[in-house]
Amino acid sequence: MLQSNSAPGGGARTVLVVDDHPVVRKGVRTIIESMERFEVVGEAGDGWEAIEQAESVRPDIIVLDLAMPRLEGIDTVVELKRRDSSAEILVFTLHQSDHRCLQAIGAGARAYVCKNESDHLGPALEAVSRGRTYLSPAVNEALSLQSKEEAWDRRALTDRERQVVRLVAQGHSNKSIARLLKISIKTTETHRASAMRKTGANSASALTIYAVRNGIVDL
Amino acid sequence: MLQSNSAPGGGARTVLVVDDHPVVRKGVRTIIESMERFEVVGEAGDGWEAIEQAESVRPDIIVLDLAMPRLEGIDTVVELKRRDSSAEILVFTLHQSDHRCLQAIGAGARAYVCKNESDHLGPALEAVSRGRTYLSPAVNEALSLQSKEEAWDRRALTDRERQVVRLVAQGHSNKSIARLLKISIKTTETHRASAMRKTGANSASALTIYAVRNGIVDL
DNA sequence: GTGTTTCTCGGGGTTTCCCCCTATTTGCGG
DNA sequence: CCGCAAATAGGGGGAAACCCCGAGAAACAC
Repeated sequence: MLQSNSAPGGGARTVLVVDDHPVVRKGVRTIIESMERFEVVGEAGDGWEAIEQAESVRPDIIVLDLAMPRLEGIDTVVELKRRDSSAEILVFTLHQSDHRCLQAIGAGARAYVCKNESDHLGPALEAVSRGRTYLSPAVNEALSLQSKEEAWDRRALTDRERQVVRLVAQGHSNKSIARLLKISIKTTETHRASAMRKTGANSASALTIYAVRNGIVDL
Repeated sequence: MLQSNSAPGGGARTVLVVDDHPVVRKGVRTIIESMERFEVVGEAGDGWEAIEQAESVRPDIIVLDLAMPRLEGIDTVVELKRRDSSAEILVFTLHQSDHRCLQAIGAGARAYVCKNESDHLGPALEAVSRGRTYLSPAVNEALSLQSKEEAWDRRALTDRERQVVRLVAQGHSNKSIARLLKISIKTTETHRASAMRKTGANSASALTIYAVRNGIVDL
């Protein structure tokens, strides 16, 4: 592991801010500059820039967005770790999903803060600078709820479920679907219900959006 | 039209910053505060807060995000105009789509700037404060490809109907929509029914597909 | 003025959805 | 053979959607 360029004891911790939106970098910079113990030493607009900056300015901490052009966040974390970067990584993103968070932590990130909870950016920086981890409340909650016993819900849809979802997304009622697939309404409801459980959808509209997003139906 | 609270000639133009992410508000605030002619007089985290703030502090300009909880951006523009707000509206958003831009301009916004072109925020503010319109390059390009009138024929639905359809397509129930728009469930049902009659949809899913196809919601 | 549209809200009813159970048959793999 | 997952089917009940009907207020056009 390579040595950081700031004094380990009392000096200000150096921070690299990575986000493809300049306005967000500006906001993060403003927040960090209001904290005495931290100093912004660089900015980057995508993953590759972040890696270049990390190797040249050697920050203590990298505040990293996930959605970025050219090289996206998780991949950036992986690449940084592959290059033995000494920087602690704080993911700061829109995504409030446990999936992304688990990926980030799994890749080696120390903290995960949602952008709509940016008042947790300071505490997260403090935690990370002390080598601890930090998850913002929304993610923490999502994780504790999901990662319990939801192995079942995480699996992909079965063929039949996908078939039913497709017909739902095309505007068919359960009755219509049952007639089309030559099965009973109850069976249709069962498939529909398990698909909704698996996808997290709680209405026909949500299921339709899922279907469109995942290419089950075309527009 | 109501009178603004700043001198028309030389005084600083007052700005309300609306975004559900505090860090973005911070960034926008920092940018605006570096400009002499403008002053941030308030912040809001969603559409309803924006409307409340707009009616209490009466800003000259509102910098408005589109993706927000409770009441989303276009609907906020519609609601502000419905209440005869005198504020000029500058939409500042992630969405680089011509659909959304046309909707925003159609609803009464003066400017449309993408967040990844935040260096255009200053020029846009200048333009808006002079009563002119401003589109950031990415959107301008997308728009020039399609004729405005052509896309403008989506007039089948009324503003209120489109609002309801958008929320339906986002998976909301009638009860939820009624709460969000502060109207009764019966009224929600009426709008929903007339939208379904106009579009030929006969279910929530069909309405959702219509909404996605016609750019009323993004994926 | 009158008429039209839009937005608002209700009554009363039918249908569908959504969710909680259980259960059987089939088939695949340890 | 046994265990598990998938597909099939149902009972029951509450919630929500959907479909008729009417109707008042406000805005706007003619």
